[in-house]
Order: sequence, then structure tokens, then C-alpha cells
Amino acid sequence: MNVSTVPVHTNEADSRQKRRAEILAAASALFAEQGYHKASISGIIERANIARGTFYLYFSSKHAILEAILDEAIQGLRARIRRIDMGRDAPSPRQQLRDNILRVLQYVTSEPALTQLVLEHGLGPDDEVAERVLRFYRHASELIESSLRHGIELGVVRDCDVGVTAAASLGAIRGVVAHLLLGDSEADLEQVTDEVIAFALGGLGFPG
Amino acid sequence: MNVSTVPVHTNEADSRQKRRAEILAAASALFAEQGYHKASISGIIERANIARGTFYLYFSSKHAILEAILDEAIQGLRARIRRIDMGRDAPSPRQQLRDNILRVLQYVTSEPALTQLVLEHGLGPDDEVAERVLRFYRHASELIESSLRHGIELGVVRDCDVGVTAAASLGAIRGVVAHLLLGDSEADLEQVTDEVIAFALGGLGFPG
Amino acid sequence: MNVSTVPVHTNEADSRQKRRAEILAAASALFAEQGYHKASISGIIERANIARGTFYLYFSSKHAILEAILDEAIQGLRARIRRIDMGRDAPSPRQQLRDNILRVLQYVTSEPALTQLVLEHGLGPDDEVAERVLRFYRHASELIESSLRHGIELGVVRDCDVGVTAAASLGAIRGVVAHLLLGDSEADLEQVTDEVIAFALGGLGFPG
Amino acid sequence: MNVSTVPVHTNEADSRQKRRAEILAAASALFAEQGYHKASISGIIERANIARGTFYLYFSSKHAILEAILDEAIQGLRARIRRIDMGRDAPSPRQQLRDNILRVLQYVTSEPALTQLVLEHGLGPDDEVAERVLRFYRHASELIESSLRHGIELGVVRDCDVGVTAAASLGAIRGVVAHLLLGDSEADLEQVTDEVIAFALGGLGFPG
DNA sequence: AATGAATGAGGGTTCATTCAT
DNA sequence: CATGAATGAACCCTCATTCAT
Repeated sequence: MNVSTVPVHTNEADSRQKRRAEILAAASALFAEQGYHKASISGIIERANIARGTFYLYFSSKHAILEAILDEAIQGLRARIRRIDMGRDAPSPRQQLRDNILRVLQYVTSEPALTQLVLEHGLGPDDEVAERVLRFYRHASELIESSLRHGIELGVVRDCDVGVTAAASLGAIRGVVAHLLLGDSEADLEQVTDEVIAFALGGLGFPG
Repeated sequence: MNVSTVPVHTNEADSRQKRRAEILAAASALFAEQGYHKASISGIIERANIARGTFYLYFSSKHAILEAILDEAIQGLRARIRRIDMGRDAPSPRQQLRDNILRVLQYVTSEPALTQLVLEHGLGPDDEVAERVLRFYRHASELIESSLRHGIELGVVRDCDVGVTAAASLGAIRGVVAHLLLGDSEADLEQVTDEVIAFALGGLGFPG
Repeated sequence: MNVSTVPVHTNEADSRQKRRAEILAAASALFAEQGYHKASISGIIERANIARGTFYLYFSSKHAILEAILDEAIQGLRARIRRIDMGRDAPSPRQQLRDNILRVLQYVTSEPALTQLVLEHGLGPDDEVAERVLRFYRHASELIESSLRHGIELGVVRDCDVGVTAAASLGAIRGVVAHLLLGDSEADLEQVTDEVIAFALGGLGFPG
Repeated sequence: MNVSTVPVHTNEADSRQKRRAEILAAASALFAEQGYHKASISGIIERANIARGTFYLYFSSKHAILEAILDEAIQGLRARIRRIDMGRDAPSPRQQLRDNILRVLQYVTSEPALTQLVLEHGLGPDDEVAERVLRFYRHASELIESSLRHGIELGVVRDCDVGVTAAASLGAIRGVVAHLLLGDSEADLEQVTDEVIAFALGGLGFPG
């Protein structure tokens, strides 16, 4: 007797996902604006135009939504970072590195709120939240380390402490990301990428 | 023949300073462990073994003690960073840069709790607290920028976007600092410094 | 045929108003018993049988509920005091004055807690709360003053310093109100009113 | 071997009394300015220029000093109110009443801080503090009542409910006192007294 | 007697979470 | 599913009082 013989399931699931996304968007905007701690459930539900109880139908806690947001951001970043292919037919490692950085910077500037949150967390104390971000950084770091090791083997990267150097490289990118986020004007990402590459590969050019 | 025939008064002031330092230490440790927000006055006074009211005899608020801690850390860092002297009789710029980095890394590893806090703050949204840390980062960034500009003029630094490059450099150091803080083992700071210098000045050594 | 086919909505609003009134009642009683300062939120919520947070769903602060209570009391009093109509068709001024006093005394004895609070406040130093009560007293005083002036013009009131006399008149009523509140037995308000009128209009009857 | 062979006892007692009076003065000024509750021990000792512990050498609690202040005020008032002497050689009752009122008004304006406190208290809830003030009011009220009864017996006062009329009379004076305290300008107390007397004895002059 | 650092009970308020409707 | 009134633990902070010096 139900009027809608259409796949109710899909509709419901769709609308559920949509609602969920709305709440997620409201929360990440608020978190970015006020910081996780200062932001309140009240603020989120007001922005998302939902009732208080509804929030808990989609997320089990305030903490949970932060994790979801960070996961989204991390996933976004991960998807844009690709392991450098040393195969013959692949583009040059430098080109691949450049592409990675450019994609990251593009993502980061297209999602400033998410980025803000990733930047903000992942340094704090051993929190379950920080854990995830930390794991991402560790993942990125390992990616860099393995590339460095590979490069050293191939003789294209000078011999160095890969742990320290990877930390420095990752930090450099983080620094540039923060720089982009703070800057009001829109920067030419291609150019910025080239600067980063130049710095990472050639340093400042100081004479040895 | 005792050097200190100074007034007994010092005792009072000393004990006050001592107590203050104890509270400061308890708070830094707790803030570093749990983060500023999660840490509570209760936790601080328990760790410092003082009564609730006593805390407020030394610091006007929870916020105030964080500021005091951050100020101390920033001051500690600032004191270890010296503008590079380009004079003839000065050590080589590279040597001076190395000294700066080494001093910072030494301080940072000697004060992991303070460092943790500085690392943690200054990224969130406009917090009154973050302000100070941000200002420090900005200060450091400007120092680097001006050095870069100077180096470019002298022809010892290749032409680059000083804003981006300074952000990358500062980020690289922050990255290494975070790396040191997370690492359980004690690293040889001299060696780490050399790695940082090598990375900053010569990059990865990738062939153009 | 039910007069109220009004929306069911009223139920919600009603229950909210009811709850609010309960808290208001609990607070008035406690304030009257212990005084505003000694009374605590804990005491109020215990008496009202609500949780701590619930209180703040209805009143933004302890201060706010006092204001609400005082406003209610003042409004109650104001509503019972009417400017004396000197028109031809109006009852005699004496009758109108009598009605005013009787209504006030009736209200005051029906709301001893509220009265206690109004009596208690408006005398301390410039408190934001006292302000409202003070304004009410000033309003009442001005009403009396203008009546006195009018009476003097008409020759029915002897020439006097209206400021002082109004203060004395208002004080006399306050005194009687306090007297009624302290007295355990229930007084005949009509009789008391007549006494007040007799005193106010004819004094003690002492021979000049 | 004591240098001072003078009655040390007296000196000490004197200085103790002096100190005590200073604290009392500081406290009553502060209480009058800020109200009893808002005023703090810190405020008192700062104003009295004594150490925190010293306060408790002279008064056992914050409450105790309020009691002492109120006692002083009440004593001051009591000393200025004299039972009306109906003896033949005595001045006329009216004159005696006038003298009483004038003395009270003089005292009250000379000690605004104390008066403020008496006015403020004595209406609040059944507090130990209010008790004393209340007792004073009751005392004054009984004095008036007995005078009224006497006057009625003598036929110089019209027959009335002495309880109500005494309350009204006392209230009238309180009202005038408050009026004087609030007024910035200095009033001619003799004139004010005459107004009060005229009101109390003859009322407003309204035609019966 | 005088001091003032230390105390800790108690204050008002917030806010993430729950649950009856 | 959606609601939002209700909850209460936990928060930061104040301040009258104490006591070792």
C-alpha cells in the first residue's frame, strides 16, 4: 500500500548520506572558524539546521565527527599523493614529485577548513584524534623515506639520514601549506610548487 | 667570604619564585600530556601538590599560566636565535646558521613539554593565546626572509620567492623538531643539525 | 462547542510556562527565606526538583531570575496603583486613594515572598538589580508628589514640602507592609487600610 | 628595664581601640559603598592598611564586623531617641518629639555610611544580622506605641490601632531618612523635621 | 601583636549526551 | 527518523578563614 514502490532503500540511504554530509560541512566550517574545543554541538546543529538529537543519529559524539572530518581530509590528501613510479615508462621522478605536491596544494587550498583542522591537530597530545592525523603524517613520512632510500640507491639522492630529511621535507610542505592558508591573496599554485621543488631538491643554493 | 651577604629577603622572593616554578612545571607537563583544554586546574594543583586557591595566588587564571608557559618557551627560543652577522670578523654565515639551529634543537630537546606546547599552538583559529605563538613564528619567518633577501643580494642564495622559501625553511625545522620530540631515542643533535643544514642549503641533491 | 479549539501547541507553551513558574516560585521562596546572596542555585533546583542544567534552560543566570521575580512583583504592584482621577464622575479622591492602598495591601499579603524581596532590595548601593526596584520607588514617589501638588493647588492639601512629604507617605506604607509581613496573624486589610488613610490624611490628631 | 614605665596597659588598650576603630571605619565605608556582600575582606584590609591576619585579631569574622558596625549605628540612634517625658516640668510632648526627630536626622546625615547599612539590613531574611536591626526597629516601634497609647489615654491622640500607626510612623521616618540619604544636596534638617512633624501630627490636611 | 601564604568548601555556569515523545 | 527538554558531571574561579612564622 506504500505509495512509493520506488527503491525506498536507495532514497533513504541517499537522503541519509546527504544529511550526514550537511552536518559534516557545518561542523568542519565551525571547527575551522572557532577551533574544535570552542565549537559546540549547539553551534553545529544551528548551522546545520537540525535538532539536537538528530546530530546523535548521525554521529555518536562530538569527538566522532571530528574523526570523520579528519578522515575525510586525510583521505583527500592520500588520494592525491602517489608513490613515485620508477618504471621506465613513467614520467620523471621529479615530474611525479611535482604532480604530487601540486595536487596536494590544490586540494589544500580548495578545502581550507579541512586543512586547518589537519594542521591544528596531529601535534597535540596522545589523543585518539591526533592518532589518526599522526598516522597520516607517519605514512607520508614513510613514503618520503622510502623514496629517499630508493633515490640514494640509484645515486640520484645524496646520502643522508632519511628520518631527519623526511621530517624536514614533510615539515617544509606543511610550512608552505600553512603559509598559503594564512595568506589572503590567492597564490599561483604552479609557481609555489616550483618553489617548493626547487627548495627541496636544490636547497637555497648556498655554496657548500 | 660568602659572595651572597645579600639580604635575607631573597629567601622569601626565592621561595615564591620556586613555588611559581613548581606550578609552572606541573602545568607544562600536564598541558603537554593532555593538551591545554583537557588539562584541568584540578590536575595541575594535584600534580603541583597545592591547594586550589594557591594556584590563583600565582596565576590569575588557567589562561594566564598557559601564556606564562608559552612566553617562557618563546623567550627561550628567541634567546637562542641570533641574527646572522655578515661582518668580516664574524664566523661564516653557514657556521652561524648552524649554531642557531643547534642551539634551538638543544633547547627544544631539553624542554620537550614547552616545545610540545609551542608546536601545538599557533595554528588554531584566532585565539588570544595563539596570537603570541603566531607572532613568534612570524618573527622567525621574517628573520629568515630577510636573511634570504640578503643572501640573494650577495649572490650566495639563488633567486627565489622568499615568502614561500622562508615558510618551507621554518616548516622544515618545525618538522625536525617534531621528529625529535616523537622519537624515543636520543639523537645526536650535532649530526641532526648537519642534516638539516645540508637539506636546507643543498636540498636532496637530486640532479636538475 | 469547546471554547478552546486553539492549537494543541498551547500545551507545550503551557508546560514550559508552568515549569518556569515553578522555578520562579521555588526561587522566590528561597530568596525570601535566605536572601538573594545566601540562596544558591543548588538550593533553588533542589526546591524546584530540577537538574542543574534545567535551571539555565529557563533563566540565563541567578541574577536573571531575581530580575524576573522583582519585575513580576513590581508589575503586580504597579497594576494595583492607579493615578487618582480628579474628574467629576470619578469617586472621591479619598476613596480612590483607599482603593489603591487596599489593593496594594491585598497583593502584598497574597505574595509575601515577592514583597519581601522588593522590601529588601532598592536600598543597597547601586546594584543593577536594585536599579529596577529603586525606579519603582521613584515612580511611586513621583506619583505621590504630583498628587500632593495637585491637592495643594486645589486647596485640599496643606502647603508642604512635597519631596519630604511624599517620602514620608511612601515610607509609611512600606512600614505598614513590613508590619503586615512580620505579623503572624492575618489582619483585616480593610481596617488596616482605614488606619493608614486616617494617619496619612489626618495624622495623629495631636493638638497643634 | 622597660623604657616606658607609664601605664603600658592603657597605651596598649588605647592603640588597640584605635586600630579597631580604623578597621571599623574602613569596613563601614566599604560596606556602604559596595554593600555587605560585594565588599570583601581584601577590600577592608586594603583600606585599613592592615594585613589579612590582623583583621581576625580584631574581629572574628566578616559577619562579626557587620554586627559591630550595626551595633554602633543602633547605639548612636538609640542614644538620640528619648522617651517622651509627660511630667509637668518637661517641654511639650511635641517639642520632645521634634527634638528626637531632629537628633536622629542629624545623626543620620552625619553618619551616612552607617545609616545606609541600617537601612539596607533589617528587612532581609531571618539572619542573625537582621535580628539586631529588627530588634532596634521593634524597640523604636514599641516606644512609639507606648507613646501613642499614652496619648490616647490623655485624649491628645485620636483612638487608633497603635500597631499599625506605629509602623506607619516609623516607616515615615525611615522614608524621610532614605530621602535625605539619596538627595545630593544638603537639606535644612530643622525644616525637614518640621515637615515630618506636621505630617505625623496633622497628616496631609485632606478634609475628612 | 602582626603578617600574608596557604587553604578548600562552595559558588555560578557550561555543554556533551540522553530519551520520552 | 526527528525532536528538544532534561540531565548532571565537570569546569574555572572566589574568598572567608587559618596558622606557621
